Amino acid sequence: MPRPKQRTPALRDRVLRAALAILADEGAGALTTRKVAAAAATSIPAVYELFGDKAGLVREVYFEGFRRLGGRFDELDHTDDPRADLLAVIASYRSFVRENSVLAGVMFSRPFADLDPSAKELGATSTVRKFIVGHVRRCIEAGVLASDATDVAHVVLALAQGLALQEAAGWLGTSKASVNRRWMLAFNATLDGLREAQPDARQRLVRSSPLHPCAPR
Amino acid sequence: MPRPKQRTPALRDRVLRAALAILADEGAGALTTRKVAAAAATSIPAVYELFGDKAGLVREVYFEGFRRLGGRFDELDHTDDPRADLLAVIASYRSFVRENSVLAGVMFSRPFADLDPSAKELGATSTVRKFIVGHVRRCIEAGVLASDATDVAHVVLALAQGLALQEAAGWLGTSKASVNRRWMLAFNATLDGLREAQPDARQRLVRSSPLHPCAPR
DNA sequence: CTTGATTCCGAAACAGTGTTCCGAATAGCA
DNA sequence: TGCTATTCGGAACACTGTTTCGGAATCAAG
Repeated sequence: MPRPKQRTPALRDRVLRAALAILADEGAGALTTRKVAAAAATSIPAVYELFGDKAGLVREVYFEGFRRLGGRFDELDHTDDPRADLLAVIASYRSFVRENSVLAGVMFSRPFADLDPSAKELGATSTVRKFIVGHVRRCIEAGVLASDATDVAHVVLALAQGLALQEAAGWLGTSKASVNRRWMLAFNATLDGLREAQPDARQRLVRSSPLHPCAPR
Repeated sequence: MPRPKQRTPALRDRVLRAALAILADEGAGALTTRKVAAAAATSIPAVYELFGDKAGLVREVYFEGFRRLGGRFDELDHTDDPRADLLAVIASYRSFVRENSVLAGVMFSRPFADLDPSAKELGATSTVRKFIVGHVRRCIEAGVLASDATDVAHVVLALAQGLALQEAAGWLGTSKASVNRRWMLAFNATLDGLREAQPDARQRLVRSSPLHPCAPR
């Protein structure tokens, strides 16, 4: 029987797409090499030829996830309100996590113990971080936020990640209203608190609480 | 040969302890039933007799993690500064995550796809949440924070979780100074922002950004 | 068109998991 | 002392990741 397609053109994409589909449809536990190969209408060794390893496949899924998230960010358009734009980015992040929950798990809370993120993997996340840093910088230039842009961006991203994690785990409550209320409360409070530069942050903290280097165990 | 110990007294504890040790020493990927049984100096079926399932074993590890975290919280003593006390709780949480990183991963970012948290599992986390709610309530009564205590507690916990996740992933930077700076910045800003009740949170957000029910995909 | 080398896929084989079955040894009780 | 019930141990299954090898399809040359 004739080979259905060409030699090795879009096979890699087909396998990657199949892996993402299985991940989204059946969860992380169902992502086996056999299933991926079957879904991509190819064989197991082909997967190994293309990705070397299952960890390699997962790594590519990881990259693809950040590409897709970055693609969503690029679709957002700017207005003249930097704070609203920043919140729109957060909302986009939130909806991405909601709609691709398993993929987000791979990206942010590594359900695969065999994925050992190296510098290269961390680099993939830098575009997302840089995007947020850019929006934060706009806010700072507009006087809506203060302090260092990178620091603030990390805080914002951490808050978004933590909230997304809690939402996915069902810890933020069952009703949509309470979940939304807590998202709003969190970002409004944090952005309000960041309106002015933290004046004596180091002093205040060292004085008032042990959030410094290594608290005694 | 005589059996070394009694029949079934501390065997369950021994197995659980062995699982925790393997988890801490060799990572989540090394937590196999065979290894646990060998480390506990028992047999594989004994593990299944005691926990029914590997998921059951992991679930007990999960519970034990929250028990230990709660134990740390109980060791903290109150001062007359509610805000400092709340920050001390956060610092304790942070050090717990740092010192038990793999266990924290099991508790908060489920690396085990086969652990399907039901209401019972969620209940185990409620003591931790209630503890934080209590501290937040003290802050509210002292006028240091405003708004609803439960809402604020969720925000605080989400922020702590997000920061811990980013710290564990190495996203907060490599130098201790920058990591600490970002923790301090985050909590100072958020707590400052929560000093007064968010006056028109709903209105402001609905007006200024799409952080509400379901943003269009 | 035939033929050959090359490249790739497919089935089967290995090691290591989670899980279970059955025999055997032990503890408690009469 | 003997019985019984319970629990532990070794060995067996099904399924995973991973590799190896044989064969088929592809392209180029004669």
